[in-house]
Amino acid sequence: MIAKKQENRPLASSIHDLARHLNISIGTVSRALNGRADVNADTRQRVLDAAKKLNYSPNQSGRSLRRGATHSIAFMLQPHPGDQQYGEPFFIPFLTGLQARLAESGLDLIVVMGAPGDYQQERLRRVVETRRADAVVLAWTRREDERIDYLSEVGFPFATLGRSLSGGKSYPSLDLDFEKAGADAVDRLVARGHRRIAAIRPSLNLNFGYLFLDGYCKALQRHGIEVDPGLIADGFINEAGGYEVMPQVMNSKDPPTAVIFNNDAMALGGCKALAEIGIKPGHDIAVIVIVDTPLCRYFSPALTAFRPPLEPMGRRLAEMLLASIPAYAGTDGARIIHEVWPLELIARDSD
Amino acid sequence: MIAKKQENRPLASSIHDLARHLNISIGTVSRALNGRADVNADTRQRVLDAAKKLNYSPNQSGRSLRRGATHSIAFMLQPHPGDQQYGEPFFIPFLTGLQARLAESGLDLIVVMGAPGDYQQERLRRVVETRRADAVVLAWTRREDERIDYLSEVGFPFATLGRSLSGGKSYPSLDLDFEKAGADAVDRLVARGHRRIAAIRPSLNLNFGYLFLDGYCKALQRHGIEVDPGLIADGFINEAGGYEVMPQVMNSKDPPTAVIFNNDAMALGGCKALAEIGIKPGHDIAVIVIVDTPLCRYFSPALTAFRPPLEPMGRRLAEMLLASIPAYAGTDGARIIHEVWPLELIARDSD
DNA sequence: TGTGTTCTCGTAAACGTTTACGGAAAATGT
DNA sequence: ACATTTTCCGTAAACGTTTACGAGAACACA
Repeated sequence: MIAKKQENRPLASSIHDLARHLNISIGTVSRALNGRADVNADTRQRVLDAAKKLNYSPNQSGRSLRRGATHSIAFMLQPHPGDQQYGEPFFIPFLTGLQARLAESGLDLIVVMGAPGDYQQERLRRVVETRRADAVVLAWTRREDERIDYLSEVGFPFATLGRSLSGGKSYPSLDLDFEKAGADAVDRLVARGHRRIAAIRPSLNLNFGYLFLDGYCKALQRHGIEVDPGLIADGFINEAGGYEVMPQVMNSKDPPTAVIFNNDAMALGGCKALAEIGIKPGHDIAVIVIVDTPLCRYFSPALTAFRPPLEPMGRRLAEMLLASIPAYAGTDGARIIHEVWPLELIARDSD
Repeated sequence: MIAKKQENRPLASSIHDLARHLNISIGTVSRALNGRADVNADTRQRVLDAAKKLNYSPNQSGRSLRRGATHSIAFMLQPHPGDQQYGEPFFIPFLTGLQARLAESGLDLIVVMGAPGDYQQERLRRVVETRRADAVVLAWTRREDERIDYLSEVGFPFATLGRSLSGGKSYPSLDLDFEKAGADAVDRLVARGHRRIAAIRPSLNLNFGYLFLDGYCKALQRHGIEVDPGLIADGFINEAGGYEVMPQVMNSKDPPTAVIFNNDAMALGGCKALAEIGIKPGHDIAVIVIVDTPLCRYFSPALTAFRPPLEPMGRRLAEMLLASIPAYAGTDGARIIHEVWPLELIARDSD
């Protein structure tokens, strides 16, 4: 009954309003606004002034329709499966960087969320087919990733946070150096006298789990330590998963004196399981986690972890995505860039 | 050089393709697709089949342009000021609920991020004026909120997470009962023998800070305890703010034996300051925080806190927003709903 | 003066939809 | 058989842009 006032004032004026106000044609107004050459410097100025005065800003739908581009980029955010109450703090700083860079180029960021757990394939199709965005950004890439297959098959522009075996090298990607982090963690633990080092990583076929394990195994072998399958375990990528899988390696005949977690949530669950059998991280066992979150810092004991520069990564991936799209790239055409960034170790009390 | 394949296959077919394929007019196709009455049941079926076969989905820009509605809702997400590395886990489950409900009505959720710290007024104008969304959702409402003033002045539909003095009762809002939480915290502490209870809340004029303080003061008076201004302090809403402001109340001539924090990040900073002067939460001083996050649970000692049902809140606010917009509400017209939800106390080890 | 060039602008079509309008065909009523 | 209603569908305009095309005016050059 109340909210009828939508129409009480024209929120935005159209290009027609400007034309009428200035007594010129809409074509000229559009050209002036878009900075084309074939318009008199004086009339351009008058158009610009009128636009400011009448508070004009172009209708995105009209523009998108005509140009065939939406001027927005979609990020597919998938909430942590199994964690209803509190989700994924990881991506916020990344998104901050992403949107900051996109905004500089006049692009909007659309965050498309899926229900926790579903693999967002349909949602992705919807974004692509309804032309909601000009490109998408994917995260949490799988080793074989059907989203990547789909996008490269239909030729829709995209970039990924994380590598994948799918889709070849045809799209920009930015990833962290999980191999090196895995190796560094092993090096550090070995230097501190550990020989029995467990590795706990997420199931599903999240690609970073493989990369991490590679680095872990290679480093072990470099130190002349045999890889013991009994010390490697996969679990669901949340606290419960870490809790369930921890006993598995602790019950091996020759238990580990150190453990590397490939995920913070799993580390928390693992530590809970350890506490229940009276084993204290940083005292009875060394713990390192590969991707740091605030949780690691505030946990007791504070967990030694590798920290990613998330905000710069967001900026950079946006940059790379833009460079890969001909319409957005400068005159130099499209470039496909791949980068792998190092992780920085933050030494704390758990190892 | 590569990424030229954008055009190798028409990603989506238009309504014209369907019409040509079926040898009927586009008008009929559109009517069939939109479920209008004046189309033969048989032809409708043929249109639907063809749509599925040709993988048709409507172009959003065209539809928006014609209908004057974008079918998307914008959420203005403002990263926590001062916290670059890790942002705002608080909103993720809220967003999950929000988007889930919107998706049920066929609406998209656009998350618009601002740079940390800026008050997003321009960004809001841009969203409104370029017609990127049909409505917006605001969070972290201020006591007097210029965003709300702006939106209600121009008559743009919106809803808020949190109350405000601005804008009257003309928009839907969903808030937590911070007054009751403040009072409950005091009751609990008094029952445990405390009489000197400090309150630390964010500066800026975030409205929940006022509500909390109201509840705190009233409860104190109810117990016959005089409110001591020396035990109340405002700080910047992040860890550093809590760290800086904590000594202020501890140095009062009659220091507190308990402290209530109105924000988790500030609580963390406050506890750090306490640790540095050898005071241990849960042992030497009681600590309660009003809004729980995962950080409270993993902190040592685990912090007693009030937990909001964020995901249901997101769903509900979406529902309320939809009901307030005539175009989306059912036949019953627009209703403006206001709700205040209780916070649940999670007793842990810090009090 | 005549010809060619450059500036500037108006006209109109197009992007993909939705929908008001009217008309032909079919169904119904007398 | 005729009048009336109903059913179904095509036509065309509209939403707000952008842009190809062409035309008129001004200018330069011989």
